[in-house]
Amino acid sequence: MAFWKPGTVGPGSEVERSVTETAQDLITSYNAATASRSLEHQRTTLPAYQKRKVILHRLNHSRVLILVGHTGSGKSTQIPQYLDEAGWATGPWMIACTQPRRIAVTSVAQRVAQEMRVQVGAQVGYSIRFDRRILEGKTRIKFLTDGMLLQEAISDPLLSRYSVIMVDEAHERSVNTDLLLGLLKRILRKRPTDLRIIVSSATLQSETIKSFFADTLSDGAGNDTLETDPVSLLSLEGRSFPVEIHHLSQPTDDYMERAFQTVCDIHQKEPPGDVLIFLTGKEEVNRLVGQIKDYGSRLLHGKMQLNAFPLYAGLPLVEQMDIFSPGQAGTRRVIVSTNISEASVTVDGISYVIDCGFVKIRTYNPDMETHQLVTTPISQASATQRAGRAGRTAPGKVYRLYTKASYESLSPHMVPEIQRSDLSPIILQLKAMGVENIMDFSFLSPPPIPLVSQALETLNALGVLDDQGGLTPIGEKMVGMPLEPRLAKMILVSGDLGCSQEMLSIAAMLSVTSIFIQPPGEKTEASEAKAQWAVQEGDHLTLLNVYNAYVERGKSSGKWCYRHYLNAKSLERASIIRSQYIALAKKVSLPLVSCQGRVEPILKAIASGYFDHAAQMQGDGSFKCLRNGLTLHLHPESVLFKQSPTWVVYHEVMETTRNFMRDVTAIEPTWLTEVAPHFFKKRQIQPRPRHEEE
DNA sequence: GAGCACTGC
Repeated sequence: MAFWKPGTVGPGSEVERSVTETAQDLITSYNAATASRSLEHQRTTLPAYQKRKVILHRLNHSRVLILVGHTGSGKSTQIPQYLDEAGWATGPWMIACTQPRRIAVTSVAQRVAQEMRVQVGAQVGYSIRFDRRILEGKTRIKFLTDGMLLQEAISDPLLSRYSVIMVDEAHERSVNTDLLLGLLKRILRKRPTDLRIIVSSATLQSETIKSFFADTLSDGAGNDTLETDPVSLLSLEGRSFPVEIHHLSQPTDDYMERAFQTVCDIHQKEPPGDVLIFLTGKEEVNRLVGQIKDYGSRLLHGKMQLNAFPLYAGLPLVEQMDIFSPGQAGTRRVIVSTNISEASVTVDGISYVIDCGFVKIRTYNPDMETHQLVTTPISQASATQRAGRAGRTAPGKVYRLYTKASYESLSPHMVPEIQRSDLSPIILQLKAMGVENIMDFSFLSPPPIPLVSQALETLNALGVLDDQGGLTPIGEKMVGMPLEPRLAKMILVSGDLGCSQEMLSIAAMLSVTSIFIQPPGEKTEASEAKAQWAVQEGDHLTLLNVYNAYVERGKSSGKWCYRHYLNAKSLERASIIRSQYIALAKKVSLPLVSCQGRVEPILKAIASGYFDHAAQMQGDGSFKCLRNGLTLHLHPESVLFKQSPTWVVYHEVMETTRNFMRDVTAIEPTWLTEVAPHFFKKRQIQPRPRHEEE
């Protein structure tokens, strides 16, 4: 393996245009096409239409309206139109409607524009990262991700352009939705008369949200212009079909086997209709798809045939699209999916759902400072949501691979994301929005204290927060950047080290997933291809190497990427993200300089961001974390896996079968004390003893 | 020698 030098490129020549269509675009146009019939009729038959007057009336008397609306009620598309028709967007005012996901923002905006017979970007617009279709002064209804509205709050803390803000899908409890609700509660106190909030949520969460808002609004703070109930709750019926629920009579210890048996039973005994199966991960999905295909191939001709499709986020686009193309007549389709089908992707025409009852969730352990990916039982809310996938277009059936008693013992909801995340970026974001002390912020579900204190410690160690918890000069520059604090730190110091161009590329590459692709059956070729990019310094410089080669290719060689087992889509996204970082870097006057192939400045910049993620190799080939003494291992996907670096820094630790360091760079230990003397002086480079191992 | 659910700025 060679050392890094600029322009280290793998072999390859021709330049091809990259594919610009994404699966999301295709799904959006697919939905738009099926939805174009008799718009007016569809609008007036939606459950939301029956409640139009009530909704508008309530909004005149309550500052917060909580809508319990099930799928198919038409709330996301209709309510913004009712508000517009009722005059909530006259003069300078706008109506905002937030969604947790980009795809929902663009498809709902398209649908509403179509119903209003206007162009997207005119009276109806949307705003998501890297794509903004808003006409200032003309756009009245604006759809946006909740993350995007949070960004707007940095420059406009009172969100003063909006008369009504509707937060959709609040029951999903994403970090951004939770932050937004807390922020809106604060804004309501400062805008007592001219702001209305609509929160749409599923049943059980709605009471929590109601009391969350009620306790501020009933304390007499400027609520005299409105009558009686400052927080109002309204239920909208959905328009879905009944779903028959089956539980196991005895618990199973092998849901994979039961899932397979259930598919076979359905195929033999039930009338035509497609099947959706929920499993926990890619590996399980592929295994079951194989089994079902195998079974399907042995079916007699003349009988109904069976075909199986995998569905998970990392699936190549072409294969994901297979699911959305119409199936063959006389064939039952079985979609074997991860949790992506629970809320993110909707597959139409499902009559049977098989639910294994588990989900993989990512959690953060503040004591070890590690991330874990753990398989846990789902919540009752998730079980209901999964079941509902069978009743979207016709009555359906759900087969739960657990007992009725197990269902009843499930917790009503998942632990919200904010209670199991690394809070250090979140604290910075709150600072950007003017929340000085995180303990003063009103959280719908407050994060546990250990998470808060660990995040504050980390930010203090990074030199972002001073000992009083205030922003340092470097912290001021970091605030508002959509970057993890460690990455922001290494970018900011790279200006002085003379390698900001390189660090911006590395940070952009770390912000996207799956740069290297591994098609099934081409494992050897893929790892050989990756080895050609590998450099001895480690994964960060390898990523830089790939990015530079991609730029030299003119950024648009789909075929070239494919031949080198690189993900063209991810590289394209990295390049867009990099230009955003450059714009942000200019705002804080960061000098944009290149180190012209010198490697030491880059490595020192990396060390400055990750110094608290340093580890030393032990005699047995494992590593010991300098900060907390935890035993760590190089991930086999790291380019350093077969090397023997003595000292490394890492991006993060992911605990699966062991504690694996992901994205690792070899360093000189002397750099650590050089870039962070305060940190190592305080700790005297003594690993903190861990009681568990003693 | 592993094998990562999902989303967002």
